[in-house]
Amino acid sequence: MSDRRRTPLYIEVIDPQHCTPEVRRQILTEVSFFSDLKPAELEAVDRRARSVGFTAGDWVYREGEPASQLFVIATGVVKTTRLSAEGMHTTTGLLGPGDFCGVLPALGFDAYQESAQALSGACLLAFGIADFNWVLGRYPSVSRAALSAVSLRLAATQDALFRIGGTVEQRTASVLLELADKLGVRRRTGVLVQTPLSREDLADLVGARTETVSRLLSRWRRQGLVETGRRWVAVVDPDALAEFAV
Amino acid sequence: MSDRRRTPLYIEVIDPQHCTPEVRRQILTEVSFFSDLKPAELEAVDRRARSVGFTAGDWVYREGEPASQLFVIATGVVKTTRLSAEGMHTTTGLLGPGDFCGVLPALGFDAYQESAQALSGACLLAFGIADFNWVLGRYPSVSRAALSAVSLRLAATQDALFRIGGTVEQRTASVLLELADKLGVRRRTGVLVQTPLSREDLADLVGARTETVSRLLSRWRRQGLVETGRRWVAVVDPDALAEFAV
DNA sequence: CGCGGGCTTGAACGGTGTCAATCGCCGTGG
DNA sequence: CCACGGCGATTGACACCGTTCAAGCCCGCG
Repeated sequence: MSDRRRTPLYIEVIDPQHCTPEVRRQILTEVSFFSDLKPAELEAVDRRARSVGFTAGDWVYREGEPASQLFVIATGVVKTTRLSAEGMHTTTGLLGPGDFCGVLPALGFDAYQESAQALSGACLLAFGIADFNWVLGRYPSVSRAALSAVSLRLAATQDALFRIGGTVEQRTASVLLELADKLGVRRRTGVLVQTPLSREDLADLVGARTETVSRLLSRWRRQGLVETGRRWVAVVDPDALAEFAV
Repeated sequence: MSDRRRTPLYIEVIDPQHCTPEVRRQILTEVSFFSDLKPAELEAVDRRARSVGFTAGDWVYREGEPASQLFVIATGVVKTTRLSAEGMHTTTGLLGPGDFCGVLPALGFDAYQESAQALSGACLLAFGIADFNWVLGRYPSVSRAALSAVSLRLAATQDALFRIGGTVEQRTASVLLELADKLGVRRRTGVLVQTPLSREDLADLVGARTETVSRLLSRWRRQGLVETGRRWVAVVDPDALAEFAV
């Protein structure tokens, strides 16, 4: 057990400069709705963006603020949340490199429909609304691709919606597997979710209380399915979890 | 009480012809993503569509079928559902005149991501995928507008998602009010939801069991908030319901 | 008039939320 | 380097909402 005496996470300090021109270019090619652009066009797009750095816990924007920017995640992880009745956060998405957030899902509104918060240190590319419209007008393929991208997001949200029909156990298993897939790194035993993640964060993600999630993880830990610690989780037996995940 | 001896619903028989050219034209102007088009352009769009009639209970398309058409609802109400683990339906949306469904929310997939079923008699306009792509290519404004439209749908789905956090009472109140708004007709007492709607249908809509919904409606009926019968519901006191609806 | 499907109601069970107490890791300051 | 303080995690007890299983009822149709 000496393995997990201390946090096994890499605590990287991301500074804005860390988003080098090479990284920016690379990321842009991974964004689905720029995928049809030629290198020269990508370069033109790149010039319209500026990069912004965030440290874990920073808010990228908040629900209700005037929507003015489209963000593309270059490095790090960002979660989007919505406030329900009593300051209660509900997580609506978990975004990694190549994913987007901001005005695009909020088209047709003049304010952001959700808040976005950096889970880890992160570097984002930001497009002003005018700049992005310029891109949309100039490269029609981007419009179509953006349409698919938002549709994918829609499908993912519908997935989440009908998963709620299931138990906390099922949802937690799904979320853990998704986390391991999106930002897991292999360790000697299992896959570590490479981002600080408290029980409360996890609870928000699955739509449950921290106590419930804690109990569940304790059981799974005893059964050898996961390893956990203060603000971190690792998936040891993905297959067993997949059994639960509907 | 002699009021509700028998079904108070109009059992209209919608025939496809009922979707007259005038209705079609009118509806197209109400579809958000055609709103920027000039009359002549709308006409061109109209010629690409064909109208299809459905009676209550008919499936417009089913989850998993190859996605080939975009539908715009001209008259009537359509619900979209997804199958979960055990044949369990989860309703993901409730669509009225001017709303759309079909390939658009499924862009980036080659099969429908959901099933669509007519709740009442309904007339839909159908665009083949090639026809709609033609429209997208010819009128760039449609692409942008479609982007907003899908975004709106996304927001609505996220709404539904975080409403689930609440109780069955809250969700049922919301759904009843939405139903009354979308397809209610005024009666001497209250607003009748003009479509055959069993307790089971309602239960699917709110994500609960028929027994639970039945109990709830019984209570509300005793309190004078609603009137109900075999396969129908009427909202008597919308304000009181709104109190519950978060 | 009788049957059947939909509706209602009852009772028991179980998963989760809630409240509350305790433990233990980790960063801080002496 | 060690003691301390605080926050996050854990665990228990309990209440409650909603499901589940099981009867029985009633409307509306043949």
